[in-house]
Amino acid sequence: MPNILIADDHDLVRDTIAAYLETVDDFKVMTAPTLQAALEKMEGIDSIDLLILDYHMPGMNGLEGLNRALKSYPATKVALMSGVANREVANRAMAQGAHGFIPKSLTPSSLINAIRFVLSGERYLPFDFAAPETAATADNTSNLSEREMQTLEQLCIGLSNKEIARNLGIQEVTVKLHVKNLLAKLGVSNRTQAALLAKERHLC
Amino acid sequence: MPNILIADDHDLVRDTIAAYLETVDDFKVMTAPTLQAALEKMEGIDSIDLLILDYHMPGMNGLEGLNRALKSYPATKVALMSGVANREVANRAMAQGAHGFIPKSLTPSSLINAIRFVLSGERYLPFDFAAPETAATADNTSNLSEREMQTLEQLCIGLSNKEIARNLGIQEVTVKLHVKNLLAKLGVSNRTQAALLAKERHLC
DNA sequence: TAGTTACCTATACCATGGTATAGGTCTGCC
DNA sequence: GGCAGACCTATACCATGGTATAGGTAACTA
Repeated sequence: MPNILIADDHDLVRDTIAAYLETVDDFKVMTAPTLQAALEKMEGIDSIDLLILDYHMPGMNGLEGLNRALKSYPATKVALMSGVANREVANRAMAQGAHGFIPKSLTPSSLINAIRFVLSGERYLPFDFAAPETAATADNTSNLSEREMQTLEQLCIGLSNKEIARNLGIQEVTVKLHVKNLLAKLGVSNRTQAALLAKERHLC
Repeated sequence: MPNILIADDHDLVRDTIAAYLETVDDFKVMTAPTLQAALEKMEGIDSIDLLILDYHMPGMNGLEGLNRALKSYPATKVALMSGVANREVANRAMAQGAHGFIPKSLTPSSLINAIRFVLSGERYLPFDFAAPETAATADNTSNLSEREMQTLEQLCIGLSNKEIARNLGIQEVTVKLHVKNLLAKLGVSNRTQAALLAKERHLC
């Protein structure tokens, strides 16, 4: 009987989901209203199989809370749940190691599926979020021009614009241009994120 | 009979090593004087099992050449060889995916061992380089103070100093201090490299 | 008590990174 | 010919990142 801990600050949402899960399937469900409370609860019970975190909830601080949870309890699957989060958040969460992403628009039966999926060791990202991601993300790779790809490759070694310019035999300004365009195409906001993303997707 | 390609611009070094390898063990050895030449040679023969690259050699451009080789021929093991490279280079090479690091101070019999090691699928880093690395690198992890670790974790998500400051509830200047200290302790020169290194070592 | 270490802050400086605008070359295409 | 897209460069501006120096607090230790 899998143990699930749901953390969400909306009592209604949290408790109805919990109740639903308990009636429909053989889940043992606990709840917490904040990230803090969830983590504290986990200290006592170390047999939580799945932790579901609301994206908007005291203590989450964007994806930082997710990260904390993942780090603190490596044996526990952690899924992010959100009503408003867009594709980018979903994908960044997955890239950071989340085991699942649960939009609140999911139907209850799909939720059950998702949870079973995650508990079985798979990672779950709904098609609606995954598919456009492929169009806006994997596509991103091919969107990159040749020079931008070369620039990205060097970014991935942690080189500075100046070094990249030297290596490619062009001016530093030009590198800056490539970097700027490449950041936009990848949908990230600085070179470190670009490097991380590229590593994640084995682009270098 | 494993195929080995040695690329080094010093004819003497290259050819004597090649000859030695051929007499001592059942290696088929080819040679090239530059990275360019090596990569061209590999196009023709796609059955090279091990590519040994001299760190100082036309076309290498630091570790960029290593990266190019690794990327171009994912099926081929690539080892970096160097007479002068220090621990940091060795470890950065390994972190970038090199299958082995061969200091020229290695004894010929150790070289054979190293090559066999790499060919068998292991990754080879001589103890002299690995041990101090543990003292200066894995140790690095524990060298980090708590705040520095927290800062590093956020660096790994690609956050800016300002964001990190907000998340930790401290001033941006303080974050800069932590970042600066942490870069020094990790032996890297900017935040992107720090993030990459941390990811590599699963520190976040 | 004095010394040490981690931590936080301040001020200041310079290097690097990222944005904006504009204009040039070259290639391929209608 | 005219158009579009990839590429390169220039100038300039502002934000961010990294370094240096100095000083303050708290906790632990010889």
